[in-house]
Amino acid sequence: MNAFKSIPGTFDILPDGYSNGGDEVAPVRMWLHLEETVRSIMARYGAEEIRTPILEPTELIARGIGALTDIVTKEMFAFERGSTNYVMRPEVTAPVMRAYLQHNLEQRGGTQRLFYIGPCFRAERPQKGRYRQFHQFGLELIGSEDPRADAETIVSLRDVLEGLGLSRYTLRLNSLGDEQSRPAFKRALVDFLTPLADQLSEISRNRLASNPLRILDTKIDTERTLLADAPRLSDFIDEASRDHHAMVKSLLDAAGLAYVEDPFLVRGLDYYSRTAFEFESPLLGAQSSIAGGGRYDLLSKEVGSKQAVPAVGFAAGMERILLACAAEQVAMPAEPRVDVFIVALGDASAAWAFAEAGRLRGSGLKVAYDMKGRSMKAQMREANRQRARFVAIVGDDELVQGVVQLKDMDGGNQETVSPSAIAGRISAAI
RNA sequence: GUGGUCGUAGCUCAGUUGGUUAGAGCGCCAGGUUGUGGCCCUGGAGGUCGGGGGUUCAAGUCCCCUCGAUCACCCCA
Repeated sequence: MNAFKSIPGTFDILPDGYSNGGDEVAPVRMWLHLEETVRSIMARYGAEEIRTPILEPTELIARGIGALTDIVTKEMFAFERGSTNYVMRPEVTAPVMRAYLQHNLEQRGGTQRLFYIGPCFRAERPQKGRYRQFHQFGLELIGSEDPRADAETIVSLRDVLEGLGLSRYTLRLNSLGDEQSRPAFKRALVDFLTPLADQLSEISRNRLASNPLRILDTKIDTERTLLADAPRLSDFIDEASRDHHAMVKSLLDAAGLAYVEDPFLVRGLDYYSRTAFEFESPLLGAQSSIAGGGRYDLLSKEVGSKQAVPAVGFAAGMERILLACAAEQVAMPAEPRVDVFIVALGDASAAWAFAEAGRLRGSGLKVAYDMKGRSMKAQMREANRQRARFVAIVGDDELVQGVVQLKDMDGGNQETVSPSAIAGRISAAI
């Protein structure tokens, strides 16, 4: 039988990094470092972690993200069991909003700052920086329509990137207006593009009917040229949204965060209104967007709330951020060391080593030993490979005398000590 | 879903116009040191050359099919 392999678009995260075709998969300690950075920065913002199920009702996602979006029409891992439709979450904003409404979290008072870290699933064709199971962390600020919520969301994301040591990123910013201004702009855009339809790609032509705003971020040069004379979203934006946007920008200025205004930035999820933003890295190839987000005041009603709940948030792609970390060669956590490796010679010593390892672990030390009954040389090599700080050697003579040879692997010094003294010696040295 | 590129040891790769038992470096295992790691030396294990079919006296090498990987389109984190 042929060995099984991980499903295309998924990958294992191993203790050591490895090459997965074109990409380097970071070692697990780098993933932990990223997660710890997220948790520590989020804590500075008073954000609390929320964990929601992988499986959600399909209808929640379809209503939340938009029934005509690409994610919903062709990228969902969805299935039916009995009378229930399940989907493996393609993003976490709609689930967090679902949890917020389900548990009446507004009753906790104030603005809810909720962050998450976890896997998402989309049935796209895998590519560099794009996977079928991928991982996101994100923040949702629910309950405030204040522009400070928008700015704080963006600034907290900047802090995470900076906390990791990243500096080569750019922030693109736009305002999509409110639920009045967007339809007006949409009509104007359709009116403008319809006479030019024969010059558009087939995809864009189809979008003219289904989702015309998406045509704005086409990458086809000829279409970009056509769009140069198209109506501007900014001309249709209502007064309140315009003020909101101006306020967000001045708050970002105050925070020292540079951005470029991009009137063509339209995000692929329907629930955004007003603020939309995206962080990009120039080092990643085609999948350059490392994080994105915006305000989604319309989502709550879409998923069943009687009254609108203002909210804003971001989602960040962990694989892409780790790719950016590799490209920028940011510092990675050091490889782990064991404090002491017990080299045991002979069966009696091996049994003693097992018990002694337990005692040393009980005092908080990281302890390893050989489990294959190998030669001393092999055990020493193994100790070296695990970067042991000390080696405790025990054979028949030591067993009789009730001592061990304690060797400092960095300095090379070796001394005879009683087992009860091992923990103290090591603690003093590390 | 569409297109380009690529599949030889655990990893990175050599393999000449088809020519005998398919190689190197790293890693792994063991020995050199009957109880001392890293450096060095020696040896070993590990490959149905992605799979199937075809051409040929002969295929890792040429042809066809297929599977997989990858990059890009698209989409988005």
